Amino acid sequence: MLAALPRSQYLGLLDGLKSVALTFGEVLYEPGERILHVYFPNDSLVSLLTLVEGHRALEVGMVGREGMVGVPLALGMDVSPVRALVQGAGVALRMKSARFCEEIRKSPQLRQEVNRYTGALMAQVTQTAACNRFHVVEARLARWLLMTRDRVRSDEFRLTHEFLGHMLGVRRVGVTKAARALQGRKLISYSRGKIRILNSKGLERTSCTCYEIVRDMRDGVGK
Amino acid sequence: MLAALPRSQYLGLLDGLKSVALTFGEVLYEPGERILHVYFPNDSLVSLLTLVEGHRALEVGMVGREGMVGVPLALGMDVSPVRALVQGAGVALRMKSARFCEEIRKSPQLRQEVNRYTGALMAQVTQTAACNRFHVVEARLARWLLMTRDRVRSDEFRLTHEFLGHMLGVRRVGVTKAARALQGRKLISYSRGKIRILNSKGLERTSCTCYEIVRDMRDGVGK
DNA sequence: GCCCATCCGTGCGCTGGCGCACATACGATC
DNA sequence: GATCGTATGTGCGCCAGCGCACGGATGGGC
Repeated sequence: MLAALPRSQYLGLLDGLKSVALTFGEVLYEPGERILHVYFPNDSLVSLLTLVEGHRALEVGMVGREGMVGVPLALGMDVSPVRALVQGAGVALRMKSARFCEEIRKSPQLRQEVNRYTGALMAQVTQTAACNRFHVVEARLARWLLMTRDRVRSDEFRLTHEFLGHMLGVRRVGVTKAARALQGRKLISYSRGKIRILNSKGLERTSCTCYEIVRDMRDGVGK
Repeated sequence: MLAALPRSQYLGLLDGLKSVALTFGEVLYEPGERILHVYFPNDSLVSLLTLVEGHRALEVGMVGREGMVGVPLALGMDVSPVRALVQGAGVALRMKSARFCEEIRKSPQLRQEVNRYTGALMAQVTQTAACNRFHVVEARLARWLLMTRDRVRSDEFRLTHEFLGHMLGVRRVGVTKAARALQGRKLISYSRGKIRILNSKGLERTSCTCYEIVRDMRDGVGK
């Protein structure tokens, strides 16, 4: 995301940015907690989850290098409404909240980039909401795998059915059943937490159109 | 929402604002269409709906006098990702998109107000997403009625079960069943499109906690 | 005072997902 | 290479919501 800024702007930010390693399962924010830093994922991947008591988590957004974690801060809120969970380990650039707020005041270009991303994220959340309401687990799982692949740029990643259940808001067993169906059609293969996409075209056909809609929104909004 | 601005700012906006009557069922935006105006509801009420082909509409947000319709514009998007449907007839102040973009550049206070509301809306959408996924129709209906009441400031309003189905993303019959249950417990009464809330405390107990969460978020964010 | 459009009530069979519980299978570790 | 924790497979009864279809009621208009 920062790459979209004019070079001079980017250089000005550099001394406020610290490169940090995000590890799988790390929680960057909990709902209701103050936001201390914002993150610009490089090759890492962060999930935004809502928590409703008595239910498992539900993913409402996914942030990779195209975006940032901590959008609410740019909107003048200092607490996060969601849990931000590192779902793909990797590197991110981190900035202190105060510094970020200052930069955003000083730089209209940064402001604009953040705004554009906020809009895209909002649209993603909206689409995901409808998807979670209407589509069956198998289609949603397919969509989720494709979205993840797009962001980590790899056909293989490590996640258990249990974990996926918390993304899709369903039971582990529901994931197992859907995953088995996909495996049966040779679209994916998996074993003990390692998932590999075998046939992404086929997956796209199985997934709901939400996949393309979200992808095109993001691309439309300029990287 | 505009009322939160300093008086001088507000006066500066006045000549760009036109008071318009919104009629029930009027569509302000369709998904993918250009946003021509933004609206600041006064006593009117606007629903934001996602459309997924093959399914009925699903409400993701509700805008009353506390907010505005057309947030994406402030984020640099000129098309709406949602349908904006007038759900409660009444008056709103309207401004042309170009003028709004200009004003927002000129006035940091307006910018800030809009940002704050954007954050609140985002949180609302997020919460609604989880609610729509996890909670049963009866609880969601209760929540919806309460939220509507808070915005129109009246215990009675006109809407059919069919219409409510499109808000909650369920069949008309599903609404009928839930509404009947609520009526049986003397929480509401209704007949031919006229709904009246009889016992709002009781409704709150039936509704999911999402109601309070969304309400408190909004109040927390000033106004 | 009748008619008709609209709104509401009910029934039926079906399916996806739920909670719960237990059976297998792999792999790291000692 | 036996052990144990974690990951995956399967089964069962249950229920909310679905699509479809039709019957009943109410009120506005002529």
